[in-house]
Amino acid sequence: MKIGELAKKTDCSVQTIRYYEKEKLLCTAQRSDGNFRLYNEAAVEQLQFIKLCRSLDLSLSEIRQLLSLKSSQGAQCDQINLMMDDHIQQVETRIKELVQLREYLKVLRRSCPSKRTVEQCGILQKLSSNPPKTSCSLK
Amino acid sequence: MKIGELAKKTDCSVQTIRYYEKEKLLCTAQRSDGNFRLYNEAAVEQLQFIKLCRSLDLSLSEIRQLLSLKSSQGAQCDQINLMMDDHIQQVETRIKELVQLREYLKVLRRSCPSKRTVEQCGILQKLSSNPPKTSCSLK
DNA sequence: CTTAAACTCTATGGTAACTATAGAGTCAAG
DNA sequence: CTTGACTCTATAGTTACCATAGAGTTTAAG
Repeated sequence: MKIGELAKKTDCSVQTIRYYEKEKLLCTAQRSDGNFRLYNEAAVEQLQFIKLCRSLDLSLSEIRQLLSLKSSQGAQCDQINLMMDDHIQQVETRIKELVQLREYLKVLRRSCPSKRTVEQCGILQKLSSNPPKTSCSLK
Repeated sequence: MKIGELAKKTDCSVQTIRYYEKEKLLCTAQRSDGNFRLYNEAAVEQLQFIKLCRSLDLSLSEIRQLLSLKSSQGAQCDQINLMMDDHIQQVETRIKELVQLREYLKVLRRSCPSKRTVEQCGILQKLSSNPPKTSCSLK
């Protein structure tokens, strides 16, 4: 199958597929006489695997590692477990940051409950002078 | 004061200050004889305002709007309130996405509780075949 | 057979919000 | 007068793509 069909099957754009090839997430595709990329079912599976990983917010570099481990027979999978633990940690940290951020945003918003002029705007006043009590620094 | 001092006072890198000027978040600085940028206290305050907004995850474009409203005397502040409401919504959506993601990651992780070989790894198995029950698509 | 549409190719530039670097100029102290 | 710290501009890199140009290929219709 050509790249367009693969794209449809995996709900992935054509450019993204070419990009993944360039980034070594997909192996270099065979070419037709006219220099078109040709794919088989294995490519569909590989791409689905990648897409799923991406939906878990794994970076392309993490996915590259996973793919490499995946194909190294007999290897232990503790690196994979570590990567997952680490990734879960990252997500948890980000959630905490965002929850704190949300609370401060709500406080800010409550400081200007009604239509006022810009000079009276509670939000602008707070932003101009009061740093948040709980520092909410983001990554 | 020169750019280095401003950078220290605001805990902002020198390059970032120059970048903000280019992006019209700081007005074009005066220059010394030797072509060095010169700043006053107003610049410190402006930069602190920007930093605080950034810590709230507001985009540079949103901050540009805020700054513009801030300096338009007599204007109503409802646009600011709208922006905040919208921003709070965005943060909330992102939190929901991440919480769902975290749950699926934990499920995944539990599927491989111990050291195994790559072939037996529960995580890889799930990633290779099982799409998550709750679709956790991220922005 | 020809031609037009639909597809594919490579290469390049854009996105956001910076960081890092090179190579040159400025300034204060020793 | 030279050294070191600072500043300048311009450019490239980061991540994970998307968009475009300009060219070639394939397929279907006329």
